[in-house]
Amino acid sequence: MRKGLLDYCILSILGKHEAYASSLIEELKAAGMIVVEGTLYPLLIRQKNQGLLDYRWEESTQGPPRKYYVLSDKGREQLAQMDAAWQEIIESVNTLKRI
Amino acid sequence: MRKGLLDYCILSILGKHEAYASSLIEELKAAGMIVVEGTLYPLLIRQKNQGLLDYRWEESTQGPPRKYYVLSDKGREQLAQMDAAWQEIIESVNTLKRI
DNA sequence: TTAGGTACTTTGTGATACAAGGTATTAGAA
DNA sequence: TTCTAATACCTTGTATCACAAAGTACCTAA
Repeated sequence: MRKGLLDYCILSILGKHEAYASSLIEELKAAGMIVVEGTLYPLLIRQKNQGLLDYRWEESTQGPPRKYYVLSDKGREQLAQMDAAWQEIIESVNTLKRI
Repeated sequence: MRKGLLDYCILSILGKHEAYASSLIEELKAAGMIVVEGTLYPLLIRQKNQGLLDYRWEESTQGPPRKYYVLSDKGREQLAQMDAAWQEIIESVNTLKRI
């Protein structure tokens, strides 16, 4: 049921701090959202191609280098719009439940 | 972003009163959810095939007969589970926003 | 008897999420 | 040195979902 919400969740996390794929998965899992690698990597690439994200490589002390993603200005705009859209969806469901 | 939420919305409406496709579209639109016929009909057929819905034909005074859908017992169980899942999703997003 | 409105259905397409498998880097053990 | 385990990134194939568009059928009224 959480289909389509992942984009919003990723932007929300990156709106607070930069992160690399594995750390995003950990954070999502901690919040109760299960995501797998095969879902996340293409998603990040899509958002990058849409200009919502930038990234930089950073050496790690525990393995291969990490690709840290950060929100672009366009990504911030998109996140703001999605915040509003999310509230509207909640409101729509509430309305349906009320009628 | 509301992808995957439609199933829940349909069950929610039918949990309150029976309805036929066109009336469901009207009710969803009134709540702020846009859905088109080509989406709704296959969805209703799927839910029917899963045993979540039953239907009965009813004559109309203004055109062809209508297919009124009603929630089955299994559909009520499913709706209850989805109510819980929906709350968890909202909670997950809130958690992500908070961290 | 035909035109317009209402209602149900199907087909083709694009997008998303997942499962499964693959590539590459690093550190530490054999 | 070489091998293994851990970490991290990426790709491919498949199923599902939503939409656009076109199609079928019924009913009433002109």
